[in-house]
Amino acid sequence: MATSLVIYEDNARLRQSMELLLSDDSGFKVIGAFPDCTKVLKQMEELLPELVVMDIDMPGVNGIEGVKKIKSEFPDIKVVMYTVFDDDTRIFDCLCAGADGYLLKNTSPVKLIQSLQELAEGGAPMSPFVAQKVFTFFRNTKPVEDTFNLTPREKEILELLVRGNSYKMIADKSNVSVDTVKKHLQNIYHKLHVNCGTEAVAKALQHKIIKLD
Amino acid sequence: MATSLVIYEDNARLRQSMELLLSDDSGFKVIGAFPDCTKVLKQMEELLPELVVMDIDMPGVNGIEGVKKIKSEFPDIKVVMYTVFDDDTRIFDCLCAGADGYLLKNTSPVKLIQSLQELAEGGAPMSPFVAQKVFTFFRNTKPVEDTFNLTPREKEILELLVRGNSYKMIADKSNVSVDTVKKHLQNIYHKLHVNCGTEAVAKALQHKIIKLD
DNA sequence: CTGTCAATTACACAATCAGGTAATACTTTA
DNA sequence: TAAAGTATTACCTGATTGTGTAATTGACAG
Repeated sequence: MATSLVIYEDNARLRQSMELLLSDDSGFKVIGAFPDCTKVLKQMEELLPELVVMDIDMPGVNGIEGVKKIKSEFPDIKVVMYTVFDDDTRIFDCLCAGADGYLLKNTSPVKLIQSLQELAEGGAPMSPFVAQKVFTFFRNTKPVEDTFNLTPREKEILELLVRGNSYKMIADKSNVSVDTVKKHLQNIYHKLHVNCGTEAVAKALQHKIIKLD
Repeated sequence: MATSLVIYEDNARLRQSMELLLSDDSGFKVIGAFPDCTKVLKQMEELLPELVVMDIDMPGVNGIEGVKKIKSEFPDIKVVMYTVFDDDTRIFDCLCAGADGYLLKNTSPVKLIQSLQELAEGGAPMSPFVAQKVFTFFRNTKPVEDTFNLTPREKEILELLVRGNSYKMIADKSNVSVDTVKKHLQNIYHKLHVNCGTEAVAKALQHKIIKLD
């Protein structure tokens, strides 16, 4: 039995060629194809497809919002993104929104069909480039970050700064004078190659020298 | 020219059959095969392979430690895990350790070769089941989009602050007076429930109101 | 059409921050 | 033992930041 499928794609020509591609003996049956997500929930309710192929850039309600809506109401419908966008932000937004796969539009028709099969079988197809991004993401979550040669004391002071303390408050909590704090921060700023507190905080968090939770 | 490759696998039979599989016309050349990672760095230094296939469960130094060592010294060597383990902990530990791919041992020989090719081309091959785990991971770590009701203009100003600009610099870049910037930041501080710039930066980054990259 | 909200500017005052310079003391390392 | 690095304090000066109050404009919603 063919796997039922709905397409969201604002480019009419592409939408039609996809319908064509997936109408042969591909094992799929396109039961709906729409140019945007404005009525996505209503459409899902009526059609109840097994799979959804979702573009991102669409007028009105875009694909990221679309997948959020689908997943919140119909978590069992598998949604794969199909888009030209390969930037970190969009990729990770889609993953967080609940997408089950992420394919770039340079995917060959054969690969596309393979990927949809994989999706139907419970897999999570993604283009190699996307997979790479995902792996890189993890690599960066636990890197033994270079500490910029901050001394333990300096880290302590920096953490207090990051947590929103003024020089005076840091001095109190560290049991030293405000001038000492000032000196430490001056050294810290040099080591981080910044020249004010806000920059230091940004850098400390960005490079995970200090972790907040 | 064949892609050079080293195998770490403690099961002698499997190790040999892999060598066999990858010695034909597969486009690969096995230049080393070892039962554990105890001398991994020395071996990498001598052989300098393009790819490494790494088992996890090995006596002495295991595969996770192995990939960490390789990646810290030779970040350009591509390492793919090849294991029976499909539990979250091991998968994510390997990703964080810097693995470039994660294949389960139920992968067919054909798929294995395909995956190694993908790896050599800079991709990040993983078994469908692993891909699924990864996607699920993101779904569960959905960041709560709390924008604290900042207006677009306020976000703009805040971003400039996060990027280390002083009031004066922000004023220039936004084409407004310093006083306006001051006023905006005052409003921003109230909305974020903070009372100084460093705190605002910390909060903005922590809550991903502003993203740096 | 009227009120609310965003964006804007201005001024004044107090607090805080950042830079430079200098000195002391205590470890650790060469 | 001497040199290097860390931690500490102090003082001075100018720049920056944060708060309060007040007023104007334009846009948008009811």
